Amino acid sequence: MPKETFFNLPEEKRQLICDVAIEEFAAYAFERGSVNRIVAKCGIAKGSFYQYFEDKQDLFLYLIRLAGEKKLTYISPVMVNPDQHDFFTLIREMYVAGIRFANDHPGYAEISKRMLANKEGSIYRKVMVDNVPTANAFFEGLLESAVARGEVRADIDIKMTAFMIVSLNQLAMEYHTGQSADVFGENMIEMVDELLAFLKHGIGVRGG
Amino acid sequence: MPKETFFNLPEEKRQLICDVAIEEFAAYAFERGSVNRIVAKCGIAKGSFYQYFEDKQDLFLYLIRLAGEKKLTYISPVMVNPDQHDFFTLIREMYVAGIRFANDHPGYAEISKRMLANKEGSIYRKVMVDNVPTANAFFEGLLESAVARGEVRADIDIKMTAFMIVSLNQLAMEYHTGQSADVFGENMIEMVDELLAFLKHGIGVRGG
DNA sequence: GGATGATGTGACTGGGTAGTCATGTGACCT
DNA sequence: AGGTCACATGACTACCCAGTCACATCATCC
Repeated sequence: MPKETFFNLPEEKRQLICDVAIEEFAAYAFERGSVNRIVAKCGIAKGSFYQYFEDKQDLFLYLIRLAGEKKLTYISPVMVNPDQHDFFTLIREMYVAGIRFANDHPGYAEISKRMLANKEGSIYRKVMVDNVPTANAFFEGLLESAVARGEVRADIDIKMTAFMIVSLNQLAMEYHTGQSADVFGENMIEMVDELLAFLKHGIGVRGG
Repeated sequence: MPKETFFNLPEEKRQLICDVAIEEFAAYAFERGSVNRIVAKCGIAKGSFYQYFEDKQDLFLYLIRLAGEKKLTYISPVMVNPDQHDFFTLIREMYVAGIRFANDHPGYAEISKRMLANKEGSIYRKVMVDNVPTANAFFEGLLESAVARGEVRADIDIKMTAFMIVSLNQLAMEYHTGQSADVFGENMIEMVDELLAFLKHGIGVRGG
């Protein structure tokens, strides 16, 4: 967490620091992102930086936290009545909400993406330790309900499936950005539907 | 490619360098792996290193190349008569061959895994540029045959599915190493079967 | 106006890195 | 013996970084 000093700053300055930092980490990812460059771009002294934040990681984790909170505002509305919808439509809505978030906040989306893309990085674990158990528990709950309602096969490995659902989303994003350079847009929704068909039916022929 | 000097070295010394380098990159990945440490462990001078290799990347790419060649010896036998087997058994055999490779050559497996785990790294792209088109083309071919034979749904997106098949393998590895710390072993095969069921049927109930 | 405490500053430290280069060594050939 | 060529060496360069610290500035309150 940033120090009190940071929160005492005028909002304008705080925002500037966040904006510049997001730009930096979006361009270079955490490991290669440079505090020197950030303070230079902000026009503040390096010493000041270390009066706002414990260290580089402190700043980054704060930004990731903000990103998470922002993303949650997109996803929560979908999840208000999870039992009113079919499991697969629910997952679809979640994926779509994620895309809308990335559309509206490309900076946050980018730093999150790059953080997730480097599983080697020191930061990856730290973020995952906090978030993965929560996310997994959530999806495991959804899956259990879905199994109970007969929407999902009862013989699946719930833990593994939850892991797959979380990972497939990111995988799809990667595939998309690898294939077409176009931003998150219309044909991304098409891909989500393709992905859901895959999730639901697999690729084998029916009755095979 | 290493310089001629390297290949003129007595095999013993070459092997030592490779072994030490694999150990280094297995422990620290490419980006954080240190030439200083490698030469120290080998007991050779730093200048010598640069008479064997253009640079750190040169060494690493050479090791990755060796890893690829070794792995191919596990996979090729499976693929001699691709049309004699069902598509899903073929994929299964490939996954299993990959596990056997990792079992027999944990060092190579580890440096490959860590290289793939850091999509941010400078090295990732360089390796992928060479290998991905080949791998994708290969799987796309397999998928087309499978569709023609009626083993796989005709309405899938072939490119995306090829991408998924390649990625899912790695994802499964990650899940496995995340769940149980045990090495590649028996229950890894079980997981492959789980994965294949997922690939074939999805998780939706039949006729849903 | 003087004191106090919070905030701003940037030169500096210590550490690590990849890669270089002038010099040394030793084997083999003439 | 002298020359040549391949290989060996490690101190050195140039770079970049995160984080520190002694000092300056400024506002607020007494």
